[in-house]
Amino acid sequence: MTRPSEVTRDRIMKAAERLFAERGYDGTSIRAIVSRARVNQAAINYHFEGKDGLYREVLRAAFRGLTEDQLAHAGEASGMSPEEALAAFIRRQLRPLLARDEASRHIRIFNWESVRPTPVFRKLLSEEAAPFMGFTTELVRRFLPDADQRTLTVAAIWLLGQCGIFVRNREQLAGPPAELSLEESAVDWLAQTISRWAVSGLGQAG
Amino acid sequence: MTRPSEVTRDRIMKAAERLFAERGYDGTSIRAIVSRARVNQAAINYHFEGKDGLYREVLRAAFRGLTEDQLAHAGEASGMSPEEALAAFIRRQLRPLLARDEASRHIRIFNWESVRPTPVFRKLLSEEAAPFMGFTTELVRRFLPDADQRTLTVAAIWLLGQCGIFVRNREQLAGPPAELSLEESAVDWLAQTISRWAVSGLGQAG
DNA sequence: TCAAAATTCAAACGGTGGTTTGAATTTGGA
DNA sequence: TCCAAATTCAAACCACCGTTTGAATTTTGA
Repeated sequence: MTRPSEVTRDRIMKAAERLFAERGYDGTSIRAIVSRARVNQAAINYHFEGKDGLYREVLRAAFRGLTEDQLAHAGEASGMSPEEALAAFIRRQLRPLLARDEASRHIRIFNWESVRPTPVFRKLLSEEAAPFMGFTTELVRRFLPDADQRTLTVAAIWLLGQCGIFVRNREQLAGPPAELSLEESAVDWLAQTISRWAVSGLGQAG
Repeated sequence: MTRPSEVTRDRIMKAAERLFAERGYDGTSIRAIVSRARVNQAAINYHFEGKDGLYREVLRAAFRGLTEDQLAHAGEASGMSPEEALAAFIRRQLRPLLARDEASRHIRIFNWESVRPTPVFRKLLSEEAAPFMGFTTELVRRFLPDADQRTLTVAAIWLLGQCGIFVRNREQLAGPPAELSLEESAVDWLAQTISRWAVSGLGQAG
């Protein structure tokens, strides 16, 4: 479908995704979106029934994109050793450090939500986060075969936290006082270092 | 000093700190602040030269409070074993999970900043984060005596990430699909678990 | 081809935001 | 005590926000 109305809708979605990722919901105005998308201001209300509706659609698309990105590698993981699978997962989580691509924008949108979740996001999370959390939980279960469910859940979150802090604070970490380099080789080294610590952390504790 | 103008200033600061922590900069209006502080609307411009100026002051106070809180325990840390010191640090970082106190609000304000740092915050961070980062770095250095500076920095950030994700997502983690309990005993268990993983993670890797 | 439906458009609406104003009041030092 | 400075106050100002309106235009299907 490339019906004219679809291209308008699509341009709005793309512009909105970029702006919501960069400035958050409150910081993004309808006028900024339509200016960037080069469509009429009323088009948002016509196609999405208002700013809330547009945001909901962006959120859903971002969520779908992110989980599919990780779940697409779920199959490969089962053919790897636990250590390899974990390292690959961590490397993938750190990708936004290098790329300014779609997945990075999606992660940024979720960062906004993690500070003060909108009702739309809460609903989405409780309904659709299960597959992603399940995948991450399976990843750590291979290191903690005897752990109970709570421990596995905490381990999965713990793992995400280790990666997330670098992604979230990318800009600050490049400057003082940390002065971290974010070139490709540096990110590779970072991924390996985190993997090593995470593996031995989970590996040793019962 | 309890000069009348000082109490006005103080009431504004206290109300602003609460609201900024809860709703962020954009989500907090001048009218909401003065209503909570029970002062006149123009008082903010008189005492702080506008909303920006007020925010800067809140940020500075929060930063001062947090670093002092951690540095106050720096002395105790040197009398502990590396494992004990790390566990105490992690326990302190997880405190906002339980308490709704001042330190918790300060951490929340910084969470807002981590998504889209204001210029004010960037400046503050590059100028005054050194002591705090230094303290955290010393904490991990005892596990990595031979590591270079970059590794130590990454280890410190890595450690903060493990705690931060639980604090930042407190509300979501209590609901589905994670369903984590956030009672005192559960938080104690969480702190111990994270400590164990972090200790063995850092302990094993050279 | 043509009429009905879908879509785009410029303009305006009501509401809220931060800031300014200028007078009224309170404070503090001579 | 008294006056100048500091502080408080209600009201208004102007800019921006999301949304609505109703007409103009384009698309669609028969």
